[in-house]
Amino acid sequence: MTTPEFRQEVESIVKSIPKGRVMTYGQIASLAGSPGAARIVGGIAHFGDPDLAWHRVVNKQGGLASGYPGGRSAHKMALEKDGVIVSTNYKVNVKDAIWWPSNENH
DNA sequence: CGAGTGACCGCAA
DNA sequence: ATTGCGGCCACTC
Repeated sequence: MTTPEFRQEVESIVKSIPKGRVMTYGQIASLAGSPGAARIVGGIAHFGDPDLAWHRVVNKQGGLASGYPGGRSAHKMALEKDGVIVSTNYKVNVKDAIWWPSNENH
């Protein structure tokens, strides 16, 4: 079976993202066991379970994804609806909104 | 079944 | 500061 544990890990991590916080693709990929497979996270995000909060996932720059259904505006609205502050340029404050499980106290 | 693509990241010049 | 390239795994056609 070659269980795609990578995707399972990614989904589990995305489900573990608390409300009002966001994570980066690279961080999720690293936690999933493959640092550098950030692209895969994006690929899973596009065809993964819609029940997950992919809108809480942003890139390392804190910028919103470009392939989000509805565009960045919908993504921005979804984040603000969760309590995440998004800049006018569709970017979240990496120093305040990004959630780091290994260093959440920053 | 085979090949290509993808919502990214990091480094080098 | 910007631009260009390679790399990873899973999913779709």
